[in-house]
Amino acid sequence: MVESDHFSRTTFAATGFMTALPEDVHRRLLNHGLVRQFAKGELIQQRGDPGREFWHIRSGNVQIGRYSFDGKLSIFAVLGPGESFGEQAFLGEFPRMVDAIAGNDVTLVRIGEKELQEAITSDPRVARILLKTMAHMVQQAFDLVNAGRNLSTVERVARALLGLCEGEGHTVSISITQQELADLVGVSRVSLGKALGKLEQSGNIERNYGEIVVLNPLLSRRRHHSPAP
Amino acid sequence: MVESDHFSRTTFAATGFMTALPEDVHRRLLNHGLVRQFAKGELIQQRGDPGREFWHIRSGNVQIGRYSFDGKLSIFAVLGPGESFGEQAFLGEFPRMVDAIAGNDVTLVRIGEKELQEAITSDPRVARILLKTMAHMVQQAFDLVNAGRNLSTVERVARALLGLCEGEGHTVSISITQQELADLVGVSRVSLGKALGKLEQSGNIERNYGEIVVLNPLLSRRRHHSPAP
DNA sequence: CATCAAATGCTAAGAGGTTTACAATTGGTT
DNA sequence: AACCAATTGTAAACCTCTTAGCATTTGATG
Repeated sequence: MVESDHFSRTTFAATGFMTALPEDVHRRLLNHGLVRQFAKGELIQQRGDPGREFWHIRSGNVQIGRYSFDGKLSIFAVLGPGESFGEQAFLGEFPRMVDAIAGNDVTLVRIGEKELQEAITSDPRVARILLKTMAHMVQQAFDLVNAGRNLSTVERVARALLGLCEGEGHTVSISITQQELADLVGVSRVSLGKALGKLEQSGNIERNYGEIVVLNPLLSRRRHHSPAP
Repeated sequence: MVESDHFSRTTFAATGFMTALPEDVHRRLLNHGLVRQFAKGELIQQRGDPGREFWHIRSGNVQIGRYSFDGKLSIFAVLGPGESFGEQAFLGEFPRMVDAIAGNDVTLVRIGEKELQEAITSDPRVARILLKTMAHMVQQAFDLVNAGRNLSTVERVARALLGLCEGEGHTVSISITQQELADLVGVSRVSLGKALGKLEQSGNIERNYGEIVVLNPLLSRRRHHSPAP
């Protein structure tokens, strides 16, 4: 009955492995990195790409997901500053398995596969930390599958919102369109609208143009950990 | 447009990491292991357990999933001989996050956390292989989320069946009840029944008591890799 | 300030899944 | 052979989501 809440607070992806690294390794990786900017909406990496470098987010946020063949987007995670993505392709030795889109204007640090390989071989702790991070990702993915099967849309929307406001403050404003949130939750915009309506009526959120205000994230978060039987 | 199909053929979980290990490491782990039997339906590990050993399947199959608080079971994977489970808790340093149930009478080899830790530190290739395996698991989990959002029930049932007959032969008989398959796909038994009916009508399967016969797994598998636009 | 594209609110029709209930079948057991 | 529990087949009511369409609001731009 207890949900996984060990690591990251983002919607998914425990990709805080960079911050968990030993100081010197962390610095070395970032120092060798190339800083690069992407404009809102730009495609940072595409499914099928052979590339194996990975990215550290300095500012902005990045949507991780997949465009299906008919153009529909399914977002698995929204990553923020300090988090990283793209290690999977290197570690798994396969091409990119997800698309990454700039959620707004972002500044990234590009880290080459050689540097990561070096970090892994130079310090055994690095592999250990990576393994730990990946284990968390797998569990969060299970949570996601489970949520999709067992929770109502309203509950899933609530979860997604709580994941997006990183646990802070009494009132958090999230800058996101309803379409984006719908893609993240995995429902149509109409259904999302209804769900948001209910959450608003029960006093948990407020809807504005391109923005959603979450009123008591801490309270709601706690409530959601022990659902009524 | 290409699905992940690099590693395992089971419904999920690329947990073939044992077979990918160097010969000597593989043998050493299994030699130190304690052999143990479980009867059909027995609970091998339970969510929340603090244990950190892991299990190698010698014969039979094991269902990996979660019982929700209201008693519903959601199966994420069905693992078979040669595969393993339970490493996650050790690697992630958290309690068990899933339940494991004996799908039929199974023989397992129990491997202690010390042995695994030893294997990791003794040979750098082990960590590398683990990382690769975990990366594959994450991607398969994404596939699962994506399938739940974008595919019809019939398609998901077809996938699950193909995953269960490990790619072999012209005709594979799967020993599974409709309820179990429904738990695996994440739908009700009624919906599963309808889906099976359609698959039967189109000549892909035959339904028997406690068994489903998949007629041309190889053909269907290929067809499913390049869906029509 | 006028205009326009993006975003939101809303409705109605349709499809598909769930629940509940009950009948029919199967395979093992006494 | 008779019986029983497990499994499967089916039907109907109900509910939720999707699609498609259109009106309205908002914020930016010229």
